Parts: sequence; C-alpha cells; structure tokens
Amino acid sequence: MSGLRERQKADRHRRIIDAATALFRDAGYEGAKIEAIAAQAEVSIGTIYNYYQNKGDILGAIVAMEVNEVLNAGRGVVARPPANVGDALDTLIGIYIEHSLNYLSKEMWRQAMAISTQLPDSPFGQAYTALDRALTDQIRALIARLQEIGLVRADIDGPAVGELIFNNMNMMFIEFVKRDEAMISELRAAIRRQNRILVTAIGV
Amino acid sequence: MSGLRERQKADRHRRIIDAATALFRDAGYEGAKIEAIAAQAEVSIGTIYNYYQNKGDILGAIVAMEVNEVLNAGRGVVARPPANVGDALDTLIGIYIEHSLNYLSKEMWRQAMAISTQLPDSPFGQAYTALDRALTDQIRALIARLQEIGLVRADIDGPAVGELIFNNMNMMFIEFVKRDEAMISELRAAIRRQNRILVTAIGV
DNA sequence: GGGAAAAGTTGAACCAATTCTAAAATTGAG
DNA sequence: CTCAATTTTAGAATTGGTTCAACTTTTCCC
Repeated sequence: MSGLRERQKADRHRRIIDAATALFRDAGYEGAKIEAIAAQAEVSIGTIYNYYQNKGDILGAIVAMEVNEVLNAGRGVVARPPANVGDALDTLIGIYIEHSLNYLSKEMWRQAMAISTQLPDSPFGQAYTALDRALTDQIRALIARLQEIGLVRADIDGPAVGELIFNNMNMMFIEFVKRDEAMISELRAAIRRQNRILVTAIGV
Repeated sequence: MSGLRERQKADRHRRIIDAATALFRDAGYEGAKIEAIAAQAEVSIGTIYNYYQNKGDILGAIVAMEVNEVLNAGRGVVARPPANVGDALDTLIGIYIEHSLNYLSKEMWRQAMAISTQLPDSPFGQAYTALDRALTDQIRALIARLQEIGLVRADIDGPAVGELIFNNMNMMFIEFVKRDEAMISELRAAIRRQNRILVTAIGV
C-alpha cells in the first residue's frame, strides 16, 4: 500500500503543515496568505485545497496535534493522581494550560476557536468538538479515579462535575487567549480559586 | 443637539440595523451581502462603512440590544429571588436562555461569538466581552443577594462561584448554538444538573 | 512496454468584503 | 444668505480565499 502516490501524498501533507505552521507563527493567521503557504510548501494553491477544504482546516490539523499531545500527557495524571482532590485537578489542568502555547500562539488559538464555532459542521469544527469532548472525558476519568480511590464521595454526579470543571476551564482559557497580556500563572490561580469551591463540595 | 443631521444619522443607523436584522435572518450572516443590506437600508455601501467598521460590527449592534434586554429582565430576579438557591439560579439562567433566540438565530450567535474571539480588540469584540462581564456580574449579584437573605453561606467565595456558574452556562450555550437540533429544554436541564452540585455546596 | 483510466495538480478566474476617490449634498455659523 | 466644513454617495480598485476546467502523473492491466 506504500506506492509512490502514497508517499507523495504524505510528503505534501507534511510540507503544507510545516509551511503553514511557520507562516502562521511569523505572519499570524490572517497574514499567512494561502499563496504564500503554497509557495513555501512548493505546491500549487489548488493542491492545498485538494488536501484541506479551507484555510481553517489547515490550522485545525495543527491544533489537533497539539491537543492530542496534551491528552497524552494527561493520561499519566489520571493513572496515578496526586493524593488530594485539589492537587489532582490542578495537576491535570496545569498540564493542559502549560502545554497550550507550545506550538500555537494566542492568535492561532483565537482563530481556531472562532472557526470551530463559526463552522461547527466543517471537518475542523467537528474535530475540534471531538477534542473538547476528549478533554472533558479525561477530566471525568480523573474524577472517577478519585472516587475509586475514595478521595471523592461516591454519591457525587461525576460526569456533571467533570463537565462543569472543563467548561469553566475552557471559558477561562478563551478569555486568556483573548487578552495578549494575560499570564498563565494568573489563569491557573483563578481556576484554582474556582475549583476550590467544587473541591470542598465533592471531597470526602 | 437634535438637529436634522442628528436625526438623519439616527435614522440611517436604524435603517441599517433593520435591514441587516432581516437579511441575517433570511439569508444567514454570510448570505447577507453588504450590497444587499445597503440596498435595503437605502444607503450606499460607503455609508455603511462610515457607520460600522465592518460587517461584524453590524451584527454586534444587534447582539448588544438582545443582551441588554436580557440583563434588564434579569434585574427583577436579583431584586426578588425565589426562596431557594436552586430555583433562584434556574430562574435567572432561564431568563437568559429563553430570551436568547428572540432576535438572534443560532447562526447569528455563532457568528457573533466567533467574531468576538477572533477580533477581541475590535469595537464589537470589546463590547461583547463587556456584555459577558455584565452577565457574570448579575449572577454574582444574585449570589450576594442570596447570601444577604441567608440562603447561601456567608463564608462562600461569591465572585468565584458566580464566575464558575456563568462560565459553565456560557460554554453550554456555545455548544447549544453549535448544534442546530439542540433544544432549549435539554440545555436548561443539563445546566440544572450541573448547578445542583454547586447548590448543595453553597446552600446553608 | 504500451496505453487507457484514475487520481492529482495547476493557476487563472471568480466573488465578496473592504478601501479609496472625487464629486455632490447638507448643515450651521456668521 | 453664503460659504466652509462635514457627510454621503457611487463606483472603481484592491485583496485574498475559493472554485474549476484543462493538463500531468501515476497506476494497472494486458
């Protein structure tokens, strides 16, 4: 199955993503013209649209890589969580937030979020929703784990708590990327303060 | 100060907003061409750009009207809240949600939200952030009121709870407008379920 | 190894938002 | 009433994402 055509296809995908990543960073999302991405990737404009439905989908591919990395890093925390509820949540959320600006600038996040609400049915829109869902599920898994260990009361509505925590974190993150001068440390502190209320409510 | 020019200006503003509201509804945001809005409002394209920086700002003006109406309706609840925490929150949030589709379609909300994250520093972006903040403050005011009445424990971090409730509601609302088939009743039920956890945590 | 079908590539053309320009209209101060 | 300042207007020019019909390349089968 690994004919010439397959290899060329994979290669073009990679070249487009590499070119787009560099240009999005340098010139911003709007500033990165499709023409420039095409030129840098050494393909034609038409080819880009053969691989991605629109400009947003290119960004989408980059975002998906970032989020998947974060999900991976989170698995470790779910498997062996810190021995108290507040720290467990803070550690998991910390991983999400601290990794968030590794590959994506705030401007790229803003664009990605905007596109995902603007075109929820586009490939990217659906993928983004799935990623949010995966993060929610990971937080829910952590809550479930803490219930097993006996750190969280068994009679708590775990899925609802998980979604509540994710929604709050996500909204705080949205506001964070909207303000260029906002700092990660402040974001984490604010979320910790909010979660404190939940922690006392659900802790055994 | 109410010369002819002032009145004409106000009139043109109104005509543009009316035309845009109708066309956004009929043709969707993307489908409503500036040219068509200009024609229906009986002004030139240039005039529209003289009144609003861009297409998004026109939508922004409509959103602001809607949200201000909702804020107004919410004041009554804060002044005389239902006599238990869960109902109080549910009533206020119910007002927000039930009014939300009066003037704005889901598609218009999607566009408005997208633009506000995409261009947080545009007039509309800043206005939208201010509206979110006003809603947050109203929820906080309700919590404070409930603390006065003695329905919510005095040692609770009111501002943090208020923000947590708003963020969760807002995120749920975003997901709601992203799915055309999602229903208001389901949205409210889901939020109630999430808030139940907080209610037990903060109730006296 | 040849040739037809399938798959992929290309860039010029299209479309709609936005900007720009110069002319026409309206206002308010004196 | 008159004129300078401000606004509005129409429409041409610009811009950049997206589409499409013609052309290449790859594959596959004999």
